[in-house]
This record gives sequence, structure tokens and C-alpha cells, in this order.
Amino acid sequence: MKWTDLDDNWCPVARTLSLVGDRWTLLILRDCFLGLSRFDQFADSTGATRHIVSDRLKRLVEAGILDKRAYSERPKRYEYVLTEKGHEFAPALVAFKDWGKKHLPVRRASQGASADP
Amino acid sequence: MKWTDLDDNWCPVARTLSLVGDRWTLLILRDCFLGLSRFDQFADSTGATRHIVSDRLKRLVEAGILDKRAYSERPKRYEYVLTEKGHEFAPALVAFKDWGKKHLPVRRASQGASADP
DNA sequence: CGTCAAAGTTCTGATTTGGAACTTAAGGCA
DNA sequence: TGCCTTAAGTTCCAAATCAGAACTTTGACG
Repeated sequence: MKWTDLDDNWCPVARTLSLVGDRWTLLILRDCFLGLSRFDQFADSTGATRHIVSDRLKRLVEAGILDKRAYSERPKRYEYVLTEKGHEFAPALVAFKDWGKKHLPVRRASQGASADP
Repeated sequence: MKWTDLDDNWCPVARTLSLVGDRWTLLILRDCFLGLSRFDQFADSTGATRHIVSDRLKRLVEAGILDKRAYSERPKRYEYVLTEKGHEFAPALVAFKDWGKKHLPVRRASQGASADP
């Protein structure tokens, strides 16, 4: 079974997963909530390949979770920002964050600041 | 980058995703909250292949999210139940459910009952 | 004995991913 | 002018993962 087949599942959790149920998509969304908005930022921050970033951004825009808009006309440059629908996804990421902080302590520092977003 | 490399990321969301950041794992967890506990139930309910179910249950048990225990000695038969750590994952699934119900209405009935878990 | 059930494991071919290089369209600078 | 840089992707191939079906094991049932 392909995961996109879940999009008409009776269960709302399954439908949500058909859209955002993979790690890179969710990491990109996390980045959006942290204020990142550009292609290279997502690629650098998540560690996903450019190929994956491209694909996932496309999906998120199609789904109406992100809005793709030009912030420069010449040369054409785009940024991705959360729509209202996207913003409403916040509780899920907060739940992930809370659970991770409580149950998955870091063993060693791996990268980035130790800020607490 | 492999997704298991996220397990020591500074971000708790990333660490959580390194463990449960794939659709089948999250669907299996949903099933646990719905009261399912056996291998074949997970396979039937999620539509994942037995191979995947086997792999994901192994991970979840290793992570201390599920507890594997025999409910029959002869023949040996096992069931999987949420640990306390697993139960505390509920808010994340509830957030997914709420978001899905609000933003992803079903277009056609695909399977199962229309209950509202 | 033959059949069934549960819980997996194994096999093979298809799909997805990872990693790196390449493209396009300017801008800066020497 | 020519060369370097940035941003946002796309393309390529090898490697990893997945889907689907069949097979295994352990015992119960009739």
C-alpha cells in the first residue's frame, strides 16, 4: 500500500499522515515555525537532500500548508511561509517537542545552538 | 543523511522524529490507542506489510514505547501494549487527529466504520 | 491426518533516497 | 569583459527501503 492511499482513509490521523507523515516534511514544518523560509535554509537545517526538500515543499504548497511567493523578481527568488492551515499544525509539533524533551534526552551535542524553540 | 542520525539532534522534535517519524510507526501507535495489540491486527488495520509491522514493532519495543508480552505460552503468542512513555505520546496523535478532521475532510468512504476515536 | 491460526521471516522486483554535480538567472568586482 | 558568488532548483546513479506474496513455526482442533 502506498502512503498517499491514506488520503481518503476514515481516520483523520491517517489522512494527516498521508500528507505530513514523513520525517523530512515534519522537519521542514518545524523550520517554518522557527522562522526559516528559504530553500537552502531548509536543506541546511534539516540535512535532507535538495531533491527531497524540493519534493516536500511542492507537496506542502499543493496541500495549502505553505504559500510559495516571490521575494525577488529579478532574479526570481521564492520563499515559503505558513498559511493559516499550516499555522494550525503547531499543536502537533509542540506535542512532539514536549515528548522528545521529556523522553529523549540528548546524549552529546550534535550541532546548532542549545536554544529552546 | 540517515534519519536515525537525528537521534542526538539538539532539537527535541528531530529526536522524536528519529524514533516515530514515519507513517507506519505512527499508524501502529494510533492502533495501540484504539486498543489493538496484536501483530495481525496492526497489519490488517494499517495496511502495512508484515515486514514493516515486524520492523516497527521491534523499534517501538526497543525504544520503550511498547511492551511485548506473551498472552499465551503454548503456543507462544505475543501482544504489544503501550508503556507509560507510550501513553504520553497521546497528545501528538490527538493533535494530528484534530488537524486532520478540520483540514482534511474525507471525499469518499474508503473502509471501516465511521466511528470517531 | 489435514487444516487452521498467530506471529513472524524470507524472497524478489519496484520505488525512494542519498550524495554529488549540474543548471539558470542575475549581481559583484577587478 | 570574464570570473566568482548566491539562490533555487534539476538531473544522475548507486544504495537503501519497501511492497507483495510465499513460506515457516508451533500448536490446537476435528
